[in-house]
Amino acid sequence: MIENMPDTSTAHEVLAVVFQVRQLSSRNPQLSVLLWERAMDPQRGAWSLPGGRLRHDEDLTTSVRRQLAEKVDLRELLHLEQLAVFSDPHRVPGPRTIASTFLGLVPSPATPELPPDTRWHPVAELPPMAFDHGPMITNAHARLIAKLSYTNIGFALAPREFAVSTLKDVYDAALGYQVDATNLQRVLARRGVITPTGTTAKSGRSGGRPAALFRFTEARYRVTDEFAALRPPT
Amino acid sequence: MIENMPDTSTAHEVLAVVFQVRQLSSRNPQLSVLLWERAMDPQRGAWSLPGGRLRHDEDLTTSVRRQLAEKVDLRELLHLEQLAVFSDPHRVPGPRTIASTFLGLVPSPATPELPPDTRWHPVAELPPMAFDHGPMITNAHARLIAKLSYTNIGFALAPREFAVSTLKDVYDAALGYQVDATNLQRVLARRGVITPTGTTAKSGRSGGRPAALFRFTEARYRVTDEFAALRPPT
DNA sequence: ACAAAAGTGTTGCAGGTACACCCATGC
DNA sequence: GCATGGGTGTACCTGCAACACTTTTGT
Repeated sequence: MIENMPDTSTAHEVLAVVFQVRQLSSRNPQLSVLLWERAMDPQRGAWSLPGGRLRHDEDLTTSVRRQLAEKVDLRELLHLEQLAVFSDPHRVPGPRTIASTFLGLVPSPATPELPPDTRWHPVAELPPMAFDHGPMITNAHARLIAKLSYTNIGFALAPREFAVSTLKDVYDAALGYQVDATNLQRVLARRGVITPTGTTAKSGRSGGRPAALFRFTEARYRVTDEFAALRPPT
Repeated sequence: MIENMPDTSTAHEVLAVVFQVRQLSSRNPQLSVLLWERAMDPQRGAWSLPGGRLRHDEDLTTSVRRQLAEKVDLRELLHLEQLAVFSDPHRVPGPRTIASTFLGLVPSPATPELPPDTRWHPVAELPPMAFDHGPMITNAHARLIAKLSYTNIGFALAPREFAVSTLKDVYDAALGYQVDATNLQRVLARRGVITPTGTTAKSGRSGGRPAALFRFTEARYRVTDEFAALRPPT
């Protein structure tokens, strides 16, 4: 039995995939992820997810929030949820480190101050990624896409008040394909996910009917469309 | 800065919520979970999920498989997936231990040999549970219910060949409510999840038309019904 | 008036539920 | 024959997609 052999230390880190839909220079808004550039080896110059060592007196969620607040001064997270654990013994050089990943969402107009080595990158054009951070982003993106269709998670990406066309831009960017604004409105309204505020926006530079403004009914994550099939009897 | 203070050791354990639909004494089949009774303090007499310490040279999935095989002699797992991590610093007494939980599924007729301290318990009537293992089961059950409706995950609970009425019993037990056998057949057939074998079962003791036999088309986990709404354009 | 943007109405389809009805077997 | 369990057909309902059409604004 070698069960009781001394545990060569196993560290535990948390890593956050933080998304925001961001407008870059004139192009369409892009789903972007927060990354920082490594200044030292290993993998100097590659880009990393924010995060770090778990302290012995905090749980994972507390740790993510702390690290994002400390290192990136990011506090407007409207959604944070656990994703997969990456546990390959050789996923990083040096002492063994298990990584718990998180999905974080920041609403659209907020633009927190960032340290100089930190930047938002469109997920469609990622820079060279450190270690296994690339697959982590892929995983988080897939989860986001899935949840946009059966939960109200959009509230964490959209502005507090918005025209339907603005919301469409957010969904387009996050999903990676175009949704029909008409149907988006109806689907979300039918489910009670969005509510009209009663007010309207001013019409744009080139005319057009002024848009009614909406907001998400609830500012908390909720599953709105639980069963695709095999529903419980009514 | 106390960042570099020596890391008071943090252990990492894996815990498996293993489900099987089991027929107990004459009642309807019940969704059951595999538990072992603690013979020593802490929490002596309470029931625990199978699992244990992660070794420094294995990843989480390998660890779960090893521990289930070693301690419980359980090798017929047809499905195994990662669930949530439980990381409260005080979730167990003694040195801090982070728990990664897994969902495991065993098909219906298989009845592996079990050590004497280990037993299947219906999830509807759980015994006193150790630590935070109760919520872990709740979490796993919720995940199972959700995935039964939009994936082919039933293959990991059902017999290799079965009549639709048998499959209905499995789904009833796992979901916790009655599904209509007619519609279950149609939903799964339309999606190509089940295929008729061509053979039929013998009719029961009290007569009745003999049932056609089916099997799951694929013996691998697959999402069959990804989007509830906001589908990508065809 | 005309273009642009927003909003409404309508049609069609896909998938699911409920339930009545028909079929094959044991007794 | 009849009871029992299995299978099929059908009618209905809900929710979503697609797209034409109407409304309201700026110029």
